Amino acid sequence: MLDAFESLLVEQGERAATMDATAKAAGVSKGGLLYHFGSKDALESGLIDRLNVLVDDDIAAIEASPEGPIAYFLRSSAMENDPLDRVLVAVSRLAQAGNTTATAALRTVRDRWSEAIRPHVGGPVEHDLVMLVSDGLYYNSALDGSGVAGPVPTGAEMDRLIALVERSAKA
Amino acid sequence: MLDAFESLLVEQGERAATMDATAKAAGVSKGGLLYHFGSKDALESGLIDRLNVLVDDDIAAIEASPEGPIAYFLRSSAMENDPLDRVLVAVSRLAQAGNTTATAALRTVRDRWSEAIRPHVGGPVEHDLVMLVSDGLYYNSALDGSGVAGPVPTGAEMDRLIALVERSAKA
DNA sequence: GTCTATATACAGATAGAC
DNA sequence: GTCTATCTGTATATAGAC
Repeated sequence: MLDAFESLLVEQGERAATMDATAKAAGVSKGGLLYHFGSKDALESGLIDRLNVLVDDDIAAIEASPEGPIAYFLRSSAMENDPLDRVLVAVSRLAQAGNTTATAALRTVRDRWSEAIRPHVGGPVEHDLVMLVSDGLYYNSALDGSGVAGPVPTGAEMDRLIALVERSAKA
Repeated sequence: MLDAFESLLVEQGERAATMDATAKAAGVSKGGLLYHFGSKDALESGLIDRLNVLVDDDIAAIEASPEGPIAYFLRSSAMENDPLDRVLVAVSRLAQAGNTTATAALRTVRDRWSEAIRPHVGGPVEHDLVMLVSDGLYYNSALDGSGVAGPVPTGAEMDRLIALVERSAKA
């Protein structure tokens, strides 16, 4: 059911992710859905919980990456269809629609990434640079549901971008 | 009335920006609002028109900026609560909610900025860098439901960030 | 546990008085 | 021009059968 709700949010936007549509996509009735999630708020909270769990794993992966934290972080900011990116986009849709709990959760996530990257850059401005390029990549690759964002660097161009950012920012 | 609609979109999200709420915020009744804007679509179109007018001015300002196009562009990408930033966030909310006209308008705006910056950077990767930092600044600003400054560099830190990006990207 | 049926609230939009 | 009153559709949520 949570998967169905997430998919509707990612692929059709917040307005389409109604209790009715979620129940139908999950193959149950609205009553059945509301037996498990007592309200729409509960459904949204479930998604935010999922986000926090997946971010725990991602933070660990950043620290352990052989390519280095900055390169791993930037590269993973441009991915599009792994579970973390999907739930991140879904929660972003809730935030855009005015859910302040979702907004707060996204802030916390960004803060955690920020702290994970901080020890690996030369200073506060270099830290800003890495975080903003990451946000830009995420915005373009994942938040493109509205068709607004431009193309994201891939392959060799991504490698050169990472090299450029690391040259400018690395500790 | 457009101001009221825009403020509701920026500060409380798309769901809160109803005809009722807009009318109340503008100090008229729903009937009065619908006399001037015959439908919600008309209200949204009015906001998109406002965006296009302000972007015309902004493109001209980028070209003419004494500080340089890159510096001006990055500075204006951060939410400063000026009219362009506000209408941009408002129209983004409409796009996220499924308004395809808003989506097309935003894509055009993005392309215009991209073309305005391209002559002033050293190459494609440097162009990516500037556009991505800009997107990152915008993303963080737009994420903030309240419309007050988000976790983006300001003041002297913004100056240093701009200097860093220009050093890395300038033609 | 999951269903159907229904209650309640609120959205956008229309009609007609003033 | 702006208002109040109202229509219609649709969303969340509840009640109770099976």
